[in-house]
Amino acid sequence: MSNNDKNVVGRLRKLIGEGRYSPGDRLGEVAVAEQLGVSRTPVRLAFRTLEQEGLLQQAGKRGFMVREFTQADVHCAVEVRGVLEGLAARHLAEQGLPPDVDKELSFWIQKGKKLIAKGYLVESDINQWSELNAHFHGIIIHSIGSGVVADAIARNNHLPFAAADSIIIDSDDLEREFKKLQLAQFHHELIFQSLKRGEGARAEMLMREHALIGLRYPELLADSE
Amino acid sequence: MSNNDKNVVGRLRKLIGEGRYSPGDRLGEVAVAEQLGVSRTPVRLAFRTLEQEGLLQQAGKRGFMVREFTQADVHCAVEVRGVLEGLAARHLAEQGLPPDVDKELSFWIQKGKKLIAKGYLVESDINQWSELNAHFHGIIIHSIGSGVVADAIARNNHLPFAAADSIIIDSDDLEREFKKLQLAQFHHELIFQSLKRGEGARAEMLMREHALIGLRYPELLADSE
DNA sequence: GGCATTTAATTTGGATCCAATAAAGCAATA
DNA sequence: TATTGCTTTATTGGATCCAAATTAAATGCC
Repeated sequence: MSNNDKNVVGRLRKLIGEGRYSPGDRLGEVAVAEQLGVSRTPVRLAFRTLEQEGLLQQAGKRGFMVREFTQADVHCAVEVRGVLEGLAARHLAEQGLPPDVDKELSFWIQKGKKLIAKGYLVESDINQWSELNAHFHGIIIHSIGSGVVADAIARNNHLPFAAADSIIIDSDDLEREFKKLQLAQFHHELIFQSLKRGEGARAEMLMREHALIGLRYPELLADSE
Repeated sequence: MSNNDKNVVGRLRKLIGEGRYSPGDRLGEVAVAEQLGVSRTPVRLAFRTLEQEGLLQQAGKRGFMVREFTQADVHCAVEVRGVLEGLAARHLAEQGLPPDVDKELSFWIQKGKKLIAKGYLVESDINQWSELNAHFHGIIIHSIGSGVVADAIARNNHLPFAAADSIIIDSDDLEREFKKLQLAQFHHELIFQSLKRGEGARAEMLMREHALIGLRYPELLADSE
């Protein structure tokens, strides 16, 4: 909530995400507090937040440890995002796309179209895609009447590998990444089309499939070379 | 984590659930601490947990307030549980029902069958149903390879109206409740059947429909009298 | 009399202190 | 030598203190 507090949570999240603390590592309050240069109090608060987020778990009867994630966990987290974003998309399609939402989505679709149009990818495109992708997904999940779904997605996204922009991993092989983004962009356009036409079931299924793009597509795209 | 800490979270959850603190109420740390007879520290820790759970939200730049939930929020929370439990059911069907899980589910199905068999409901049946229902759902979501889905469901269930056993509301009209539980039991049996047969899509859809039982069924059951 | 600026009070965040509890180490006995 | 019980140590939880920040109030100026 305060700057420092949020920073402690954020910094720990980053450190865990970077693998600075390995899974199974016991995190002592004093040790972490010293490493971060703060007192125990903000660390204790942060630990509770991170426990709720699922990054830490109780280590026996005392203290916390970095949670270990299996490949199955990664897969499930991506699918969880898929069904939740699918739910949001279906709702939006069923209740009808408001004009302003239509306009906003259209804007980011166009941005994506331009990005892909030139037929290849440069380093700086990655951030641009990340931005437009976040906007596209964010608009959809925030345009339904309730924040509950968006909250559930946000909580799931705390798992670093589950977030929507974890599509981009391999910034070395920009050629394969281009194919992936080309498909992702087309997914966006299909979803947008179904939203406009009120095709709830189709929007849901497309969104669910779209979530798998970082998970199931790389092998196929590699084969097709 | 500690007794007292957990108690503070639990007690606050209960107080909020009971409407003891109204939506929009600002919760001051000192005030709550005095009311609960503890110091500010455990209250501060609890606030962070409850914020993550979605029961509290930041009030301006200072403090927390009880979050307000609209009817749309309630509906969405139930649907979120539906899609998540549906995901779990599909996974379980797709990966095949292990013998021990089959046995356990069968046991609780039988319990439900007996409960319904006598054709009416008595007060004490409610707790029994609550128990077997919790077991049935718990087994399914914990039998897939990963805890991520179960965690997401657990977090969603922190919203008091979203939990799976919020089916029972009206313990006065036991007749209508009986009809509801009769249907719920049949849902369970259908889901069990589809799980055993590996019918993933069907299991998923049945589970999603099953989640709506507390939401969409009462009006129809009232009409059919 | 209204608005703005400064001041006071309330509240939260961070640090530290003390107590309770769990883990680890050590010793003694079987 | 192994196991059990006790003592010591480390770590966490709760309370309190102090500082910082935000909100409310009051006073002064236009």
